[in-house]
Amino acid sequence: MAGPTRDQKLDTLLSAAAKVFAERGYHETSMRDLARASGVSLAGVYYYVQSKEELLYLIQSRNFEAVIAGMRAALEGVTDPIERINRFIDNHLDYFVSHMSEMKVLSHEAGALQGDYLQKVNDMKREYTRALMDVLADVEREHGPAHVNRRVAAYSLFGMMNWIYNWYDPLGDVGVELLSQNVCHLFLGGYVGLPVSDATLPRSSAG
Amino acid sequence: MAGPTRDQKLDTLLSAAAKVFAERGYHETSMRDLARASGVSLAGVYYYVQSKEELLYLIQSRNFEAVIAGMRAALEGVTDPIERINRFIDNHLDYFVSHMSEMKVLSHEAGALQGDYLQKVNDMKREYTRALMDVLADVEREHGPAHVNRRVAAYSLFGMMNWIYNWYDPLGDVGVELLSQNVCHLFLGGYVGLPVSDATLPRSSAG
DNA sequence: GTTCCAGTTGAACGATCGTTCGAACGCGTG
DNA sequence: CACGCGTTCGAACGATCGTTCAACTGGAAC
Repeated sequence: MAGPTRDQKLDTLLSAAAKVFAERGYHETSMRDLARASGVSLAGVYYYVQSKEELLYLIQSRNFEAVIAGMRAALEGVTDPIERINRFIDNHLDYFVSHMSEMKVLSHEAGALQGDYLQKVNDMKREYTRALMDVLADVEREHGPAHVNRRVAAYSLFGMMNWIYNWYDPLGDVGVELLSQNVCHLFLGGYVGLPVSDATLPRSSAG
Repeated sequence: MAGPTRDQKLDTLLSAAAKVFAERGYHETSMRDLARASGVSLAGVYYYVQSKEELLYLIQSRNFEAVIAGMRAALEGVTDPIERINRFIDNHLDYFVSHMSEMKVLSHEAGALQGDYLQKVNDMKREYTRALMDVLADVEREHGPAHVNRRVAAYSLFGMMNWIYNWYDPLGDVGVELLSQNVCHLFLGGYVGLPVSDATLPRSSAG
């Protein structure tokens, strides 16, 4: 059997780097730390990556792309605005919880990138934010004017969801399903003002 | 008239440091940057502060103390749980918006401290979180069981509020009052399930 | 005038940083 | 065996980091 592909080794490196970046922070982590964590020499890291910043960029962009792709798939064919929001939140939190290190790096090290790297990630951020704002506009079109400014609502939701790396323990007594249900309740209850019943939260685990 | 007190010069140093830390990040900022920003020599900084980490600790602890003190004062004598939550959120956002740099440093550089410094800030964090959880328990005692897990609700609210340094512009078209009102609406509407009317949001600017 | 001390400084310390480079490796192909 | 090539490495580069220290200032106290 053949050894690991070059792409596979890069993935391994990115995964190890994400874990160390998440624990110690991007700037506190040295390339020597990454070499040690991924089992190659210091110079060996530079065979797969041009710079430390590219390493951070690859972690951020690849995972952000995955989040956006998952969001598009989750929303495809779904017309009910409330259900679209549910799916948006579901997709975000599911991916976040199952890729904690990478998503913490994406959320927390946003300001560490510069130049083209920063711009490309910011473009994705704009696209993703726009997608949420569009769904919120749909909700308002169907359920009347919201009680909360749309932009404030959008960033508050992002705040709720992206803050979880500060407290959430995937192995704790709060499962991902409960977390996602609660965030949906919290956001929809406050945004559309509806006492969101379980019936309006048709979740995969429901029934 | 006498020149500035030693404490005043320390305050100036802390203020300048908070601004630079907020813009560039704690680890990306060098002591030489801080010296330049505060108008003293590199060695001069060390006359007021023992280390770079103590500088960060002083910024975090002093402002956190102020937030907690403001919270205590805002809640004093107020018995209605909904109103207590309103005041909790008000105090947090008011202080956050009017001390953006310091609060970004407090929120974003939480993991940069170590040892005793870290423990002391974590103690404050625990106390502050406990205070919010107690108010949430009061709400549930008065308005029946909540629709959302209390711990998830608490950290979601912190997420909403602490995330604002990523997007909120104090000089933009969304004022602090609107921001605070919206966050109250968003949180209370989702947590207690009430269609929170303006009447139940007795704000200082109301009337 | 002399002493004293809080305040400030330039210059230097050792350590560590991201990155580079030439050499060596393992291995399939002639 | 010899060759080429993708992969890995030890060693070193210059730069920058946080911190220290002896020396200097200027004004109050005697």
